[in-house]
Amino acid sequence: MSAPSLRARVRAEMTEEIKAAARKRLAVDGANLSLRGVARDMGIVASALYRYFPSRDDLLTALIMEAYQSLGAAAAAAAAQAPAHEYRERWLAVCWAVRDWATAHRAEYGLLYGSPVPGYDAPKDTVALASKVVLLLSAIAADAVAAGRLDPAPLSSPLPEPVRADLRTLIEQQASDLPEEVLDRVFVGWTQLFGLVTFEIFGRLDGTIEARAGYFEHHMNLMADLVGL
Amino acid sequence: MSAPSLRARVRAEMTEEIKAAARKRLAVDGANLSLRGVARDMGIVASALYRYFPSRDDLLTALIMEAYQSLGAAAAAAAAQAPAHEYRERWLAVCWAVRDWATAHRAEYGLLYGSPVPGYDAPKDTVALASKVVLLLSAIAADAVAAGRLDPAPLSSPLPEPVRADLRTLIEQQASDLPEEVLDRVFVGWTQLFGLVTFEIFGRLDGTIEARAGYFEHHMNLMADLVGL
DNA sequence: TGTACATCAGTGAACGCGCGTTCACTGATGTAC
DNA sequence: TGTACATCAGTGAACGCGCGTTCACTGATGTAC
Repeated sequence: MSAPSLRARVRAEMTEEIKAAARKRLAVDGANLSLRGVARDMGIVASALYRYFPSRDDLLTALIMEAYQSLGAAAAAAAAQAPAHEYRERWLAVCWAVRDWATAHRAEYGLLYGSPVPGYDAPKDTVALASKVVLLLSAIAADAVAAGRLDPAPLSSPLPEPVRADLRTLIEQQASDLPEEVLDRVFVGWTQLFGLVTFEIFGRLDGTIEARAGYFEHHMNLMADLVGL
Repeated sequence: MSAPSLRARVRAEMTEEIKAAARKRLAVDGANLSLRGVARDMGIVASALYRYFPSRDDLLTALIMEAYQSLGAAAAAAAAQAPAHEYRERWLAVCWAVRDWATAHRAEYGLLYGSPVPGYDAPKDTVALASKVVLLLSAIAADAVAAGRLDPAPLSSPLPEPVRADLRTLIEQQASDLPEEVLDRVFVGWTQLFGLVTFEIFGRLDGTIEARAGYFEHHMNLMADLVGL
């Protein structure tokens, strides 16, 4: 394996610089990212970008995939840092990692979780990346179940059969043995997590809840209770 | 009070037609609505729109406000249709009304609850309209409390003081006497409602949960449990 | 080590497009006497 | 009821702009002999 040539190294660096500039531009343009804007910010001519990305959509796709990767990695790292057998702590660590990442990358969060961009549809590859967080949450719950440390409180409403079937399919796809009831509650927690982060990032809590961190912590605790961790 | 002149009536109708065409256009353009596109769809010249709306932003604002109004009215109507003392039923009726409205008005839902439009900030008037649904939910909970029919299960994590203070402020603003703990759970239900609807409308459930209605029903039931209804 | 050629990054002009908005206009509808 | 004038809706041309993308170019970096 030969070391990458100078040209290859410079090319890789340039590609990164373009993506970095584009990420900043997202804050201004939102999802309709302007190539000319990116080039302008870099002090470069717009057509030069075509040496690195064949079209605007390809650049957007790269940003989306990297954002999912970055978010997923942050969540995984946070989970790994918590003590392996403290399941509730691991769960909450993932929740916090998602919120922290979203707070630090607002525009990218909007790209991932905001309204779908009209005229752009995500390539298949993004789907796997996009589900990283919910897989992490499920894995934590599965570990807790296996350790006999998860005990969901019984709820008045039973799982309807069609929903149970959907959940069973997902469980089989993951070759997991999570009870459907547990996965169901993981999904509740997952919805609450992204629902709340979206509210916060998109400004729904403005003028309502100012104690953001405390509010988040508290609600994630309620969800951990509900899941049974 | 004289009857509106023919001209005034035609003008009002035309204004409605423009808004209707613009609403359809939202599905294509997303938040960067094109005036020329609207005009084209109507078989009219773009500059003619300026007789009715002084700028693109004003048209957008009108659409947003009407969408909030429409959603709020649908929710209120659903609540009013349920028996006055069946609090859980009223709560669930509001949830269903939100989901049904969102399903029937996807693009408008995206406009209201998607990523904030870059370069556009909503005028003050929208804020009141935007909180209609959560106010409805709170009112239902308040009625249930007053009737002694709401009994929130104790949860392990107590309400942190700063959050309690935020909630108290909100309660005072509404001249209500809802306990902070109850409003807190109303907010959990509210977050779950919009979190789940957003997931569904923005395609997060694609390839995951196919039994959409059953899933929604079930999760809203879990939330009603959690609130204590 | 030096020369000849191939590769490639970035330039700048150009293309065709769609956009929001302004403006002078025309013809039809409404109002005053 | 009829005439004279004011109001207003819609037209069409024009403005200046920013956009994504193509293309022939130049000069520098890499490769082969």
